[in-house]
Amino acid sequence: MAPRVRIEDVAEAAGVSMKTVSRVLNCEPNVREQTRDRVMQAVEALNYSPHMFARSLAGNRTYLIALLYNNPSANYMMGVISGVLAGCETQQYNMLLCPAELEDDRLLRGVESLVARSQPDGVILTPPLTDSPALLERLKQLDIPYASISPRNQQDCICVAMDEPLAAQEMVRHLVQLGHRRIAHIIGHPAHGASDWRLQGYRRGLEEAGIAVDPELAVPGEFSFESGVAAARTLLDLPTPPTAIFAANDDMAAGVIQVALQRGLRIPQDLSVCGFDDTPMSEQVFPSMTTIHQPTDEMGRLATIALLSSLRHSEPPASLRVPHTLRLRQSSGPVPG
Amino acid sequence: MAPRVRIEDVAEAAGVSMKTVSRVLNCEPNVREQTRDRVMQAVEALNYSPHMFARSLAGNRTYLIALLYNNPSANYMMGVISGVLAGCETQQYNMLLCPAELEDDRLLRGVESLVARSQPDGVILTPPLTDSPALLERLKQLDIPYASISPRNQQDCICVAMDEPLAAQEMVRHLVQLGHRRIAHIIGHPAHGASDWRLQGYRRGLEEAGIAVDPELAVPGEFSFESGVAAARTLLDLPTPPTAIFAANDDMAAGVIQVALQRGLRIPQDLSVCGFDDTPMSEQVFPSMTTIHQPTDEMGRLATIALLSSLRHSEPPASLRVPHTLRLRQSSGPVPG
DNA sequence: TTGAAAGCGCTAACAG
DNA sequence: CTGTTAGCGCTTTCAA
Repeated sequence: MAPRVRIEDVAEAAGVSMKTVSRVLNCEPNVREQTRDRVMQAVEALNYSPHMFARSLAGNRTYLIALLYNNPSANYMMGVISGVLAGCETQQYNMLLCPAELEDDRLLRGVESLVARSQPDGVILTPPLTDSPALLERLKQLDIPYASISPRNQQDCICVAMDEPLAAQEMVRHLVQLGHRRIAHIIGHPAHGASDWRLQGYRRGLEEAGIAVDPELAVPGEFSFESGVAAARTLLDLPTPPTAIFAANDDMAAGVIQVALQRGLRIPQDLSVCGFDDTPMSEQVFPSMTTIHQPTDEMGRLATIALLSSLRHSEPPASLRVPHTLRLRQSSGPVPG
Repeated sequence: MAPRVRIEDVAEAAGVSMKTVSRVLNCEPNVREQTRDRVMQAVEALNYSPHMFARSLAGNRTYLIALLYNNPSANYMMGVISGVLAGCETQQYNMLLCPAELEDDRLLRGVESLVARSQPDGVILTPPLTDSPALLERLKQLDIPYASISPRNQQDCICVAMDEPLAAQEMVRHLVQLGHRRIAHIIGHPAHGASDWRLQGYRRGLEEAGIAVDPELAVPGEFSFESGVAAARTLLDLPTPPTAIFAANDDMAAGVIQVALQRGLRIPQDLSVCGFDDTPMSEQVFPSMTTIHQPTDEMGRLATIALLSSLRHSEPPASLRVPHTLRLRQSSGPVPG
């Protein structure tokens, strides 16, 4: 293996000092344009890339950000991961993946050992960790900047989120346009802010259409397939069952579809079913599912970029918004009769 | 923030030199039992954990392994990732996640930039990257050890795999026991070794039952839902259609189910359908899918442990085997009539 | 079996 | 605008 090209070699090749090369590489000011060019040429010529660890050791930064998660959805996480990696790449940062426990004590212990071992320069939080007051407080104590994806509280923090209430509202609007008036909602897991937002959007959608909100049509769920199955049974056993069921995520909607088909209901002729998230599964079930697409990778990317730029420039925290998309598929149709 | 506890502090507390602490921490020989204990006590007392970057810089190892992947299945990847993380934890290693291109040139460029930037001590390969001769050769040139998950060639390398032919054969056996004789197979993507193994197991299963292999019943697919849809149409349009379809993965099986239901076929009364992988989706479709469970996390964990221990002790490469499990669910049943 | 000294490759602080 | 010097926290060498 060829010996490593060091900053000294570049300095020599460019006829400047080590420190000047360092300045150029770190985009520090006070370097003449011409000198900068000369250095960059040497960097290219020697195909130099800085030794991350030496850099970290000397500079007291790690060039590492940690992605903390406790989320059972592989698709959601892989989306976010791709985005975070994309965001890191531009800035020569690396990502550390950190599964975390939900329970406060263990969560904090996990974070502490992460910090002891790897000292990340920043952290990206995904739901529901975004909403653990204990965690947020500890990160502040440790003076570790963080960016959150879809946190419940979007004030005074770096975060990226969709307009979830609006998205849910649009879904209801879609059902109303199909003629539905008896529209049910299966609420998500109570620990997730998304559950509240989607419920809120559901209610707004009904109000907007002048439909009274019937409390027995909004039933609790937990984002799991099984909870969707249970909720579907409750709803379909009602004296006057709904003609459309809007579940707060795709997994629960899949549960609804399963129960409906088992009972011999045709979808969407007898019952319309909608989900939320646009998981790959939502296209693969029969009938394919009307749902809302969430740009998870873009959210990861933006959160990372916002975090990294706040590390550099310590800007005021900003709350970013990403667009949702309604995916109309086969599981929603005109109201029966 | 409290100042970092350094190896010097531990040394002082234990009344030994820095180097002795280092010896203990790195499990080097030639330390008296009693000294070792004293050092460990000091480590505990001060809650010391070594500074990874300083260690890397001085020791010329990074304590990093890279997980290289090009696999569209989020569930598969999250399983492997969990396992690799679990394997890393025991040894104080960190994992770097590296999405890679499939095409040779770009794949190699990606690896080279990874190495230039992060110098991982080792690499974990997932299908189909496991089977890129160019990649394997380059890793050898760069003298970077690697472990493969389910590689096509399992000779003379560190690898972990299931007995895929056997698993597929058992699935066919299951269908034969249900009375099926006209059993079709949808083959996986040609670039994946798994496609060959599963096809092979399918054939063995038929031979074992004394059923002649009808070539028109083994149709090509690409592991995608859409390819499953296409293959299902081909098979169900046959003059004498199969009574059971065994797809080489769950996504394609989902495609089969969709086509069958659209044509008014009942599953499993009119047609049995089986998949492979046991994705979460396989439980959530209607009817829930008979499939084969692959312990992806365990595979990731074992590959990591094997890789790390080969780094330490340079043992001869070993090929590890993990067990599969048949998950019998609702999509397979007795042959019609 | 243990310790002292010399770096690993880089950046920070300060001096020019 | 640029260079010099002194570490960052650890492991390696070599000496005791």
